[in-house]
Amino acid sequence: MSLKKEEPVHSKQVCTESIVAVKDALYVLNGKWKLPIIIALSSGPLRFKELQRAVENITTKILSKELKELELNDFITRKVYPTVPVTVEYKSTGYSKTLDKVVNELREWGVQHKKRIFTKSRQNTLNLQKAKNPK
Amino acid sequence: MSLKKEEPVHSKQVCTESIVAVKDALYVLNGKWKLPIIIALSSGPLRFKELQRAVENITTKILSKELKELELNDFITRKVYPTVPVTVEYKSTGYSKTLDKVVNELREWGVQHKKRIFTKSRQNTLNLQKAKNPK
DNA sequence: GATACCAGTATCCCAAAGGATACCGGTATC
DNA sequence: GATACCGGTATCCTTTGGGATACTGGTATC
Repeated sequence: MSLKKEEPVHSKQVCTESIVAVKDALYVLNGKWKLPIIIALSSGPLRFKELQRAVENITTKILSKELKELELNDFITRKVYPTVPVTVEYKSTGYSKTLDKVVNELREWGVQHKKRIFTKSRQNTLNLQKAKNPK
Repeated sequence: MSLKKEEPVHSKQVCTESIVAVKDALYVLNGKWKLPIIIALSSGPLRFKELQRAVENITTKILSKELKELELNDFITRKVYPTVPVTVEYKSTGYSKTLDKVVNELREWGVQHKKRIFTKSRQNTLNLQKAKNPK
């Protein structure tokens, strides 16, 4: 009675809900930098310049902007030490840790995707060679 | 000998690798729309307008652009049927399915994040009421 | 005859993302 | 005295993402 034949695993309803939920997630995690920054801080607090070196290729302007947004969303905290010159420490909060599983899946997928791209481009190269020197 | 004290679980090396891998992933999944489109197609093939309705709030221009990129990256296939008027069917490939775990984690996180936002804003409302009518 | 559907394309526009470069004031280092 | 570090800000610029609107051609529907 509770079982119907041919009922798709992803009903239209479930699918719509997934889309909404993923949109919600992407809304706060938008752009190239949010997740890389969160990952960089996952192994311990870092200062501004350290963070910039860890994330690589991010400019001061963008890093500064992203940090503000991450702080607003409770992913990190910012603490200023009255040293001379001032030291500023960025630290990930407990809430960042709720992203661990997301990050892990994304990391694993990224690794295998790169492997796939590499294999594909190598095959193309081989095919091109074959085309140039047939038989 | 192979064990060192105070060695962080996320060594600097591991952390850098994670960042690179996640950047690779984000590079192909960029923007608001790629994942929602992939999810929409996960329950079966859809035509252009059906897809547009499923994803909600996406314009024809953007949808068209995103579909081309997704096809280039082997996430979907495009098939034209010579009906009158033409019917075009978009279908997710097996490679899309490798994103299932990523999508699931992102969906779950999105759900709990929204819940959290809701709770927080409700608390703020209550606090405001308290401030207005103390005691 | 007017309207709507289909799968887009074309055009115009705005906002946001992102990048490049310069700069600050104070310290330490060469 | 020149240079570099620190944690950014300021300014200028380009690119991309994204939105709004209009249009097509052939069919079907009102």
